Amino acid sequence: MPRAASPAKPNTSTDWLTLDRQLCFALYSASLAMTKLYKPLLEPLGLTYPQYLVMLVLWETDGLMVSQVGERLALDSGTLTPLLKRLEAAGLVQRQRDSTDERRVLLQLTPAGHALKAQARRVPAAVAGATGCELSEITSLTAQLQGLRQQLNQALDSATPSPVSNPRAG
Amino acid sequence: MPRAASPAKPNTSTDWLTLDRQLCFALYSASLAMTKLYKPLLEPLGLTYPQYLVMLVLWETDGLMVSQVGERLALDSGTLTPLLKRLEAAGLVQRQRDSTDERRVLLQLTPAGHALKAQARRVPAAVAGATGCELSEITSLTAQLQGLRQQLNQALDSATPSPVSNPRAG
DNA sequence: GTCAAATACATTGCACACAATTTAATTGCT
DNA sequence: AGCAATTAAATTGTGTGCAATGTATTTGAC
Repeated sequence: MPRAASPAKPNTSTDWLTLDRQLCFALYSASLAMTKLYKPLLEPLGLTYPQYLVMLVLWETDGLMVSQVGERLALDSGTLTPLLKRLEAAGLVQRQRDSTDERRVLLQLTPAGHALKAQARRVPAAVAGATGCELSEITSLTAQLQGLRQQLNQALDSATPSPVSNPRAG
Repeated sequence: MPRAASPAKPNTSTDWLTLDRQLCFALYSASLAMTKLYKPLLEPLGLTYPQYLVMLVLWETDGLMVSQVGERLALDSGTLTPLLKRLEAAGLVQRQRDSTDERRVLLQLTPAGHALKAQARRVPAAVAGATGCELSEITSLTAQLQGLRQQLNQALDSATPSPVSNPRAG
């Protein structure tokens, strides 16, 4: 399994086009490493990492629409539709059209889906242990990253304004 | 489009299986948001985000082997081989077998590949602006994430020891 | 020198991500 | 009621990520 080489010596030059100066790469590689850490922890549950995120959402609030899960995770139907079909095939989730609005697909945990939560309870502690961080550090870093995500989403919103967000545009 | 769900209220319960308490999800979603931010910035350069990372490596050190780029980015040949073929097809990189060791494929920037660096110089500042962070905050967060990545890689190493790393094992 | 092990890369198969498009259902305006 | 605009999912196509396997080359123990 490939491993990112250690960061080079502190770079104080004026060249900003270096890998180790990029916040984006630090994020990207830490996120991929995190996913690899989860893999053996989720394998006994029969879940991939994105599937685990969907289950986290449904364990918090059952009966959501596909688009509501997508909002929560910032994933679109192109990603979620096949993923949810796999969760359904695994017997963890039931997908059915909302009879009051046939456009919607409602997601309900099956008994097996509910039961899996008990198996998942040991996962967060195992991950926390692997980070080698105090709980307070994890909480702090999580909050920083949530703030960064909000900032980035704001920048993305202003770069791609919604069609009705500008009252002067027709 | 439905509005993005607000981050949940600070959770002080004992249930750790909630999305907003997961460092992994904060990382994951911030990383995906970052990739989306880069997309319009890299489109004029004709690069995807992972392709940009490969170019950053080669702009720093030209003439590397595929496996050296893989080490630096923590990506394997299954990811890099097709990606590098696309960079070659785009005329940015040349791939050729090392005549002194025919197993190796050496990567050389073409003149167009070198020239693209000039176009890329404006990218980091645009990204920094979108984060809404001071440079010092970006540097600090980057360092924290590099540290986290190292911790995670250490945990992954000890979970999957190399066949020769443990002298007691057969 | 020989041949098993290791190395470097390529290939295959699966699962995301996401843009763009399509389909079906509902809403809103008149 | 009629019909365009909107909404919710699904579909299609491209590009990653990565495990597992395959292939060619080189190294190393003997």
